[in-house]
Amino acid sequence: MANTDWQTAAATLRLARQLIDGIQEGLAARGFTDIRPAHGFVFAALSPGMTTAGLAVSLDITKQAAAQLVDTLVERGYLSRQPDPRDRRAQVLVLTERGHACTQAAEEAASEVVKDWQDQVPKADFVRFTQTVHAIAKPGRLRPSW
Amino acid sequence: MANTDWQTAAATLRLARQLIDGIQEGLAARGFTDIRPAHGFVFAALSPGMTTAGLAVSLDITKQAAAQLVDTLVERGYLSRQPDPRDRRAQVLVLTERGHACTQAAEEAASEVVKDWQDQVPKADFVRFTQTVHAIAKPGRLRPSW
DNA sequence: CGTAATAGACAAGGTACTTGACTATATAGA
DNA sequence: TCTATATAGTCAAGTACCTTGTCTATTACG
Repeated sequence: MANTDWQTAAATLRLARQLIDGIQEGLAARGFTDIRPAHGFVFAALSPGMTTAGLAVSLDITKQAAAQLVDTLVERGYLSRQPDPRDRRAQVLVLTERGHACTQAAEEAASEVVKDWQDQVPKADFVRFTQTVHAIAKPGRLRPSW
Repeated sequence: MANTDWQTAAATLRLARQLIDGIQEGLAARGFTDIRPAHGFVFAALSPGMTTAGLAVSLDITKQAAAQLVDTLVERGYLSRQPDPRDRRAQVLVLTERGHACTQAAEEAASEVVKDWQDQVPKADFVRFTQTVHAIAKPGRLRPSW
């Protein structure tokens, strides 16, 4: 059934693309037009006390790449760098008000896409689908780009 | 249940990443180390008589971007350009022997990842999962990159 | 203390895209 | 048939997101 496996793989990739595109469109519809998919992964990886170096580890990219994404988000008013009281080399990344709004908008947009999926199959099937997805998705990094 | 929707979205993206990474590793294990994920989408989009412009439409990228991917694949011996007997402007894209081998290797690698998923849940659940994935994945473009 | 690790910045470079402009060929309509 | 328009492909320049390599200031280990 190699062919069917490949079709499943292709369908999975299409699903991911629909998600990314849907989030992008949903963000644009909510007024966030200066955000790109890669930035969404930054938001997703942020947690209290996160630094640029920590972000690089979370996203599995280099420190320089993380710093560049952070630069952009700071320039555009989504993020601010603040001195880390526990390490004078480090700077803690903090979401601005706009950053919080954008994060929420992204989650809403993602939710819309998922609900769209939900409406296309019987409810019981969808529940099993989400359970299976969670079961087989390893907790690895959520990286930007291929 | 916005939070659960987001988790489903994140898990789906992780699944897609596992697939891409798995294919990449599987190709490397089979000796194809000069191929990047974006090239895989080219192979997937190829069909008899396909031209560069057609590829651009299929992948939903510009002609220039498609031409560049094709250039790389021609340089590396996976693809050849041949005159189109029906249109003197066009060139038909044809897989070389190496290209065929690579395509097959990619499908095997993708199949390995999917079978790995299959082994982690009860068989009936997996069957339903694949059915649901096919049901909700719209037949849109299979694009490279985010 | 002295050595090694770490946070971040600076510089240069590459891949995969983009927009814009152009040539050559093909197609459709008066 | 001739003219207008569309299409296949190329050339050139620029952008986004990554990379490797190098450097400093600070921190942590033994």
